[in-house]
Amino acid sequence: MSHYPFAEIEPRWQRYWHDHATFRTPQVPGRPKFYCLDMFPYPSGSGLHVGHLEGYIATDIVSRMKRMRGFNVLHPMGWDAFGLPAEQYAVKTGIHPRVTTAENVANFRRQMKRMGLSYDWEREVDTTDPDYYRWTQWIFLKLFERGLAYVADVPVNWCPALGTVLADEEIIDGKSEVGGFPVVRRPMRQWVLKITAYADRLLDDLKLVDWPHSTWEMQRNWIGRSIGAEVEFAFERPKGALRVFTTRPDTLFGATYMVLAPEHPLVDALTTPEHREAVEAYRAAAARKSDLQRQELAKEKTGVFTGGYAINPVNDERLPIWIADYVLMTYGTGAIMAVPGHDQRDWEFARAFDLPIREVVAGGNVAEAAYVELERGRAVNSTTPDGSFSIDGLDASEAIAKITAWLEAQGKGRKAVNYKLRDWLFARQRYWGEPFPIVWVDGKPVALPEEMLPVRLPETDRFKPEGTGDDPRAPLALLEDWVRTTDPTSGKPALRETNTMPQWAGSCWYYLRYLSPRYEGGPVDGEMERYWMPVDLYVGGAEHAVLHLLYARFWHKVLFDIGLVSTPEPFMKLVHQGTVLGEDGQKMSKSLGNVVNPDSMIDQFGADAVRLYEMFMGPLEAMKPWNTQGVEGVTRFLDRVWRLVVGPDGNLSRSLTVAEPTPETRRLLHQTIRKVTEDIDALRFNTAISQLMVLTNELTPLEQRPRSLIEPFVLLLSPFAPHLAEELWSRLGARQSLAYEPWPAWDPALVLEATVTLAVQVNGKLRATLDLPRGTDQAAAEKAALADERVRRHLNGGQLRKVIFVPDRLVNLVVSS
RNA sequence: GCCGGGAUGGCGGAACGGUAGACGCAGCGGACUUAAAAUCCGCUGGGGGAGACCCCGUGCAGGUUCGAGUCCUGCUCCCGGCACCA
Repeated sequence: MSHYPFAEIEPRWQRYWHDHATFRTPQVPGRPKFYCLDMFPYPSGSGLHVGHLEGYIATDIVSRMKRMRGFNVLHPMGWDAFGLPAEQYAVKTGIHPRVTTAENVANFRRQMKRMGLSYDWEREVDTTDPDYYRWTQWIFLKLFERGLAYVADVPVNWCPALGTVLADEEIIDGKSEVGGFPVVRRPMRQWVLKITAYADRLLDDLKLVDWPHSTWEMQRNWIGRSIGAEVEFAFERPKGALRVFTTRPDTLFGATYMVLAPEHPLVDALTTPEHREAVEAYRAAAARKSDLQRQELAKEKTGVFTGGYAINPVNDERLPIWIADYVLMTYGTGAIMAVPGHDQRDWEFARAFDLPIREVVAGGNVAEAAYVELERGRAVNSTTPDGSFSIDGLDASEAIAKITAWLEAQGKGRKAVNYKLRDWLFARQRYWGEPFPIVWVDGKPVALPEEMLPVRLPETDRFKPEGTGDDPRAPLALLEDWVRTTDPTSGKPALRETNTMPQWAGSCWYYLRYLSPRYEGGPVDGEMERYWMPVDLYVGGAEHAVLHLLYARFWHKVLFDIGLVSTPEPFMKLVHQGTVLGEDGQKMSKSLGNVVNPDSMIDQFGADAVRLYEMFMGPLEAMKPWNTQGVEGVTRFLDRVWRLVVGPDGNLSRSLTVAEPTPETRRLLHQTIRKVTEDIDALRFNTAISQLMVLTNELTPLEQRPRSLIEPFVLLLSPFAPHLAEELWSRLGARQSLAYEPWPAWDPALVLEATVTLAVQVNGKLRATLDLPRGTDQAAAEKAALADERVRRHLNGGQLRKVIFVPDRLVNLVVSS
């Protein structure tokens, strides 16, 4: 192998960039800004892998090009460094998470610098730095002040193996996302953030952002807004009313029974003595089931009759009240009206327990299946007994509007909105997280004053939660000297909150800290915020589609409401890089032994080749397999580029000339400038690189290589292969980095070919191609086509019926045989 | 089950409704070399033909169009997400 000397060039230019602070964020007045953000990583012990790098290289290319096009570019990096792995490692080895984290961060930073990523390292942030989490705590206080952070006894997902609670989103198929341990539901006193108060805005403001359709849709579904009505069903014994939520109030006449969630508070009161035993048994069984078991058993509908009855407000029918675990306490009112004719689940339940099924929307056959079509179908059997009110004959939307208004007039119901989104469980029984700036005084949580921030994480060597599931004790709870304190406001004895914040906390606002990383007056300097926000391009993994991206939007909106930020949304354009698979086409994993290590790739081929290959593999957003031979391929390309400029003796190539290029070569250069520029803007890096290869293939055989071609070519290559480009640029005579050289411009007049190849079709099939001058008109093109013998053969003497002419592209001769 | 995305040579992938397979990998042939590596040149979707050329071809079945990988309808399979949310 005789490759160009990347092992010597790359470290040298990395040192140059560092020594000259080349990528310190410029804020030149009069220039447009561009905030180009990567999702910052959790610095794991295994180091950076090629999947992370795909996104980082993409944003680096965009950042480098934007700088050359005169933008003030902000391109920062940092560390989402609180998290469970370092803590679990500490439990095992006794090594403090701070030590492990510092080592891992150093390794990540080294790997990033080695890739030639052009971050402004002076803005690096670390969520575990007290100067950073001071402001995470400050934002929490704002949430607390506004009633958006509260303590509640809520059923939580308790993971005995991890000794902590988990958010719904951290559970996959009933097991913990981290470690795959079983999770059970149990009530516990917890900090909760009221994200539901922002549900409407989180949903509605999605229209302000340019995001991948799938992510956009996932957030919509996660928020899950449904509009319907709340209806009251009175019951006699004891006297009272049951409220239910339904999206189909038009089917109210079809209700044949009611169902409460087993945990519903009215179950006790409604159960008659003869049913009490069965009801209690069912409730006890439901309480014991984990979510996973409930899901697994979901196929079979189960439930028991309580003995109670409620009155249907539209027709005064007595409806039996059941309890069943297919009704969830956590959604709506925890109770439903069952309309088996028009709801799949109710239909199954009615079938299982032999309850009546009544058709109130015509169009299907309710004896065979629930008829749930909303679009078609007309209401039937939907008139009050006294005939005073009816929705018969109406379609669903009319019927819903009419009956909702009627219920409201009768005082029996009202329009209502419900969300799938739940409040965010915001506490973990862990050590390695942000402490809450809260003390407990007389059993009530009290905010510490802002001046006391940060509340520092106390030192310890006991990282493991202790106690039992009934009395869990977080690691901080074991530090009695730290826990016992005094409330600075009242002077009373106080106990510190011993939970810590979940990992998502720090990542909810890190993009703001980069704007003024050392600012002492608040999380962010307002002037900087107004200049740089919003983020123009945000690249990161699709696995954060609903977690990080929803939580960050929520915090951002709260910060917007308190006037700290000026934009309603933080991230304007979002792109997810695709997964990089192993060479075997499988997901990379240690157990399969197919993990590609970036360091060894750089050792073999250089950082520029790795950068280029990762972008050349395929579209940024696509999942694609790694192929080390492909890296060799792009290395050959870079070798050819090297030889365009550097001769065999290591000096500037003698083929370089100041002579004018041929018109054809100049045209190819301008076509390349256009394609590379447009492709980078559209994040189509693979086709941009392919065009650079085309130009190289054209230049390689030339004996005289005009500098007027080579110099812009080097600039076009520089965002992709910055070390090589800097080296060639300097050898071509430059005294300083090309990082701020003006990006080449193309001349539209020079892009066009003088001669075009016209496709000639007969009845839509290609029969010949003709080289004609650009702009040839239809008459001339037709004449040339008809003169071609290949064409005439296929005309076969038939009648010419029609000619389709697309200027400079094709002629299609339509003939009848 | 529902929602979103996808399917193009041996492989990764290109193609404003207008010459399918750019570019790269792998493979084959040639030049250079004592030889090999590296480099350079050429070929490389399938079938037929000595050749000029011809036929077939973008997951499957239809449709729209002068013309469909691209648009429409109905399927199959793969990937991601959600999953009793009333």
